[in-house]
Amino acid sequence: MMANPIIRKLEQFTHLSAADRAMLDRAAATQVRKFAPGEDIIAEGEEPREVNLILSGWGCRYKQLEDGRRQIMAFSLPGDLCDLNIFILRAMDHSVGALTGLTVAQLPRELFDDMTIRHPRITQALWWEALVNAAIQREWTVNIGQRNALERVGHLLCELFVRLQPIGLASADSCEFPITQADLAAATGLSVVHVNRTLQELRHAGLIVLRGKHLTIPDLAALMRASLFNPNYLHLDHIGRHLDAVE
Amino acid sequence: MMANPIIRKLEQFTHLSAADRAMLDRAAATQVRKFAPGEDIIAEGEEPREVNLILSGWGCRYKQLEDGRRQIMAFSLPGDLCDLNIFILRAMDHSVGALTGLTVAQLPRELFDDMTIRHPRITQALWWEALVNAAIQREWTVNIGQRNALERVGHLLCELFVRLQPIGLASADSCEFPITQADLAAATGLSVVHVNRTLQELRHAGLIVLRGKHLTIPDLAALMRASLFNPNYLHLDHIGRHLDAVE
DNA sequence: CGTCCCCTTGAATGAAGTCAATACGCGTGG
DNA sequence: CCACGCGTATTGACTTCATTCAAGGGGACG
Repeated sequence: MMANPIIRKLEQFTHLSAADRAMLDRAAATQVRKFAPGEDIIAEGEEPREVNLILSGWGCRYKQLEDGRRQIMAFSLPGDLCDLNIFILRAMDHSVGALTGLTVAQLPRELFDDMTIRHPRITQALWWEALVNAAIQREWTVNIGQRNALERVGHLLCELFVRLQPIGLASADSCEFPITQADLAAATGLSVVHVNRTLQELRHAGLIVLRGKHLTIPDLAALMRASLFNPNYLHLDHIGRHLDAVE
Repeated sequence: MMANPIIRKLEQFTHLSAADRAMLDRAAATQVRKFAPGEDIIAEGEEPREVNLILSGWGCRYKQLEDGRRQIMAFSLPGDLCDLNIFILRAMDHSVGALTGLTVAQLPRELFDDMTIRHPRITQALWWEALVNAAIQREWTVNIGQRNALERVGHLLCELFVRLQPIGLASADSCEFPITQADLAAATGLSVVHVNRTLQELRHAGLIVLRGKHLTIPDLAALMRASLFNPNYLHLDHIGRHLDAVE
């Protein structure tokens, strides 16, 4: 198995000690569950009892309106946590579902409490993660509100690609891309048909190669330019900035 | 002056002790600054040095794309905090600006650290606030991604109204509404012209009365229905749920 | 070899945007 | 007190981007 994705992810922000890493490895080994594509990890209205950590596969946060319209609000990639709110809020105001086959570690509350007390560096890295997630959510608002179809889809591809790299799921210019055009449509607020046409436009412009669940971005800088993508909101400029003094 | 809005706001979630309230009153009295409409409280790229607490007036978080397109990502109302990220992230990835005349208390870091240590109840209430803000941001994604113009504007009006009530800025069926149609357009991702037409549609349907910076919603339930508004994401069902056992 | 899901394509429709002119409201200063 | 000016709101005519509807194609899997 690949290196624990949450470790790779948090180490973007800080350098973890051996004890921190051991703790996270232990966490990732408890209560592993699998979900099939389309299954819900947790549904709107439910009260989560543990924190879910994605180990492999892609999931999403989504809401479904009464009349069936469906919006994906966030993609959950390996190393992502869901339901951090269980400590404070009561019921889920949205659902989390599996887009691909998914492996999830379900961390009991106590393990989390323990972590907060004994591993302040992890705690701070989780804060960083939460703030970055909020920033991503804001950027989605801009993306859907202001950008046209081409920019919107391009922007999303850039974001996913940049998020996949640090967790070891993307090479210099390509990655697995296991979701459907319907998923992209639900995430961008476009129709499936128009996402299809937009992808073709991106292909014909030479900005992407997307075939059979595999995405290549020959010139990331060009795609970023075409999509008005500015990675500042992912706050990746932090390595070694915090907590490094002490080991 | 009106009761400290942050106290009213946090007391939606928990009951604060006298000491907690005194602390928040002290905080709101330090370093008060005023901003004129259109001024930035803090701009994208800057590194905030203190936490801004809105005492009166309406502000917004926004991003401006290179080509001038502008998206408002959140409204900041009295009692709201900006820049909670200063402890972790480096630079602002968006701007916060004043939509009306604005009074802001600038809380130094130390005061915050002090609060975290000595007032756990406030700390937890601030966690709640942060999680609710994240939920609002997610709902905006749904709003802009899936709803049509009428639902979008209606939904936003519902949200603002429901947020204004607990801080004492709305009566049973009306509130001051000091922002322009251009602001509504920037928040909903619609054009000004279309917002104008949509407001008229809402008016003709008898769902709102909006004139001269004053909004009346004769039948909130009806507006909610028309806008597919479900208040669950504001997590207002918490009064007395937490930390109440101890005084 | 059939079925299901996903992708693709074309044609018609529609919601919202753009452009441009006009009207209103309010504060300032003559 | 009225005229001017500026920002905001309103209206109409036209355009456009994206949706909808509908049909066909391709690949994986039982």
